[in-house]
Amino acid sequence: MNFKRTLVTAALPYANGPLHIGHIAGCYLPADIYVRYLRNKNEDVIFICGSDEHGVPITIRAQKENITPQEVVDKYHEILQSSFKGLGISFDIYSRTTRPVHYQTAQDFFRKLYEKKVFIEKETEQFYDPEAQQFLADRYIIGTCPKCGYDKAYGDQCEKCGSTLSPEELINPKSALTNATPVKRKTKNWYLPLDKLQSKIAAYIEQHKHWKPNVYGQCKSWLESTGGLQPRAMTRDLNWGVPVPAEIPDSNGKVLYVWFDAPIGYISATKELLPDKWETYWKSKDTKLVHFIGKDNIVFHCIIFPAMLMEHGEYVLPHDVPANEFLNLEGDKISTSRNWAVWIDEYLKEFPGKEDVLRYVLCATAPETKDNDFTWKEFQTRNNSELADILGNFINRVVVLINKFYEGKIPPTNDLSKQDILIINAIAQAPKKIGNKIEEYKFRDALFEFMQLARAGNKYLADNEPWKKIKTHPEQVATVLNLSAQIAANLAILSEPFMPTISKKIFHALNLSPLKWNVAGNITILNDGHCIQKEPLILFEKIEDAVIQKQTEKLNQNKKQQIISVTNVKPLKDEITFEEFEKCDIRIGTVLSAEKVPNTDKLMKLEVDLGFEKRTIVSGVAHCIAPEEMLHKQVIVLANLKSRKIKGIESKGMILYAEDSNGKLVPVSPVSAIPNGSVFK
RNA sequence: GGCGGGGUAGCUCAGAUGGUCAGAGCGCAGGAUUCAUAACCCUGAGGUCACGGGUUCAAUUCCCGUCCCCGCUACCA
Repeated sequence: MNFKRTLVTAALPYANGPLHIGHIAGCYLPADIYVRYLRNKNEDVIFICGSDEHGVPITIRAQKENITPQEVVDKYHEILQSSFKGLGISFDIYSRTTRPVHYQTAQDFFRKLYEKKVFIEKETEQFYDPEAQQFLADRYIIGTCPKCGYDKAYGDQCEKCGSTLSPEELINPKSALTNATPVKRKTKNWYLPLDKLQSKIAAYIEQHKHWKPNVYGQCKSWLESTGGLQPRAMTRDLNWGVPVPAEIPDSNGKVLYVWFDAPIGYISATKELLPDKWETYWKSKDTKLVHFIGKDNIVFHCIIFPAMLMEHGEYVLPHDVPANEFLNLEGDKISTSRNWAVWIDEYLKEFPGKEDVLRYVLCATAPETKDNDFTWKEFQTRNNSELADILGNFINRVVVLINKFYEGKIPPTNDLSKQDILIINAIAQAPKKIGNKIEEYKFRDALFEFMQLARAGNKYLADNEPWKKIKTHPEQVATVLNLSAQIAANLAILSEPFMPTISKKIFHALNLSPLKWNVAGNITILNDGHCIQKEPLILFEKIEDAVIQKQTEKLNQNKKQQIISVTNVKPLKDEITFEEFEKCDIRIGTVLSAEKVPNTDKLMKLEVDLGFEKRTIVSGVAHCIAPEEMLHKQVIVLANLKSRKIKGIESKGMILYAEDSNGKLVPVSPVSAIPNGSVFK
């Protein structure tokens, strides 16, 4: 199929928190590179995004912060928008799902499906808060977890043990709104009968075997899961969201399910952007619709949204859904609640003018085929030894050499050597190589190909040594520096999708106004005698260790704070006297050996040197710490505790550990080494 | 538990319908050089391609099993 235009969407970020590097690497940066490339080629493309502002988590946040849901989304919409802008994510429109145009579009969509009798109506029993007079989302029901006994588990999940729950399972459920005991009440909702649509959806998926393995595999998994697709409610009993159209009977108090309304946000944003032309993009068969998302959104974009579009009947279906995997941070999952993240708004403040460095690093480490890890150390290395040493240095060399030997004027080329021809070929092929990779959504490879041209430039200079030959072979040097300058001009064009600000800077150094992709590949971009800027250009500054250290410290600080704040502090025990404390004989010892006690989960047998004697002590820590980790550590031992047989082993004393609210144990050690047997006082 | 993705050099990742498929970048070591942001350029070390079976003339690549990591399992990219 020959497409005439491309409609690119990036997942609507949820407006209850700021953006972090994971969002960018997973979805927005690849989308932006793709779009910038197409624009650069003068293709017809629009880039759509906006804030997703409905759904239960926003109402919960509002309640927590004691503000209205609208105030929550206003606040985060602002933050999201400015973070995107700061990073140069070039949406044609960044809308939001609380706008009237969206309400109308989403309702029209629903109405159409309703009128076409696509939905099935189903009555179910839901928990209802009689005091607040409203139905309760699973999250709004709190009770005791049947699995771990935690008394503040939510209706959908227990945050302590991580189990997935349903509200029915909770012991002694209460409403989070009023603390009333919820009652079951019947309610009617509209369901999308995915079961009936299964074969249609399967046929659609089968037409898209070219999707990335993770995406295609995930879809197959859904389709082939036991029982196949299930009907899914498209409405909710809630007061925050797009109301179900009022003329539909029993619609009172019901809103559209966020995952029904959010993807329609793509359509309404397009409408807002192009009130007269939006249908060309959404309703022509020759539109290529591409959704950039993270892997957690695959099912919605590959199954549910296409099903909605199919049943509606007027819209194009997604052509590709290049979903990325997840980005980790310093070896750990990025987590908003644990504050384990690099926040974009903070980055932009702390690294002013370095938005392209982050773009480069996130593109180079994007989790395209599997989860990947972002580390500050790598950020530094990529900046220093790739951007600064290879790209920045090359541009700088060219500018300096041309100023030094030719007063800043591009010298003419003369007879071409073999090497000249090779580099000309490299230049000619670069746009195609990079472009092909971008079109295949292989952005890491595309970026690598881009850097290859800068590498080739450095090598070309090193091999030809113009600084030496200027005296002996001036005509050769003229050719070399002309071609080197042409490489720089090509780099200016080719860098634009990845690093738009840097691209502008290179153009400026060469005294060129920005040029389009179709000019790239040429060696006649800069005319003979063209004047470039006089002052040498430092494109990238090196990033010092101290800067990186500050960032990692900040992260660890967050982690520590989080640990402290998350801990449910146990109530203080009754007061004791000093004399009572003195009864405890607490000593320092060193672990000589440690091994797991066979056939137990938790028990570890340790040999501890207390200075005056060696003891065998059994600790219940094997589920938290590996025996090797205990080896040779100094520990604190309650030495005069009555001995006790545990699993047939005589345990003499007790090693002291700190325990957090999750039951994780951490051994406690003296801050600096001290002889074994030392006493506590 | 079910399903999906992945386990390849110190690190981050490519790769193949089975036979030059054992690769790149970074890091490291040595060399060369000075136009350049102590940069660039050259050379080199390093991996029984998670583990165990099987199919085959041949498997890291196909099949089966095991282990480990990640995700989804119905509202955090």
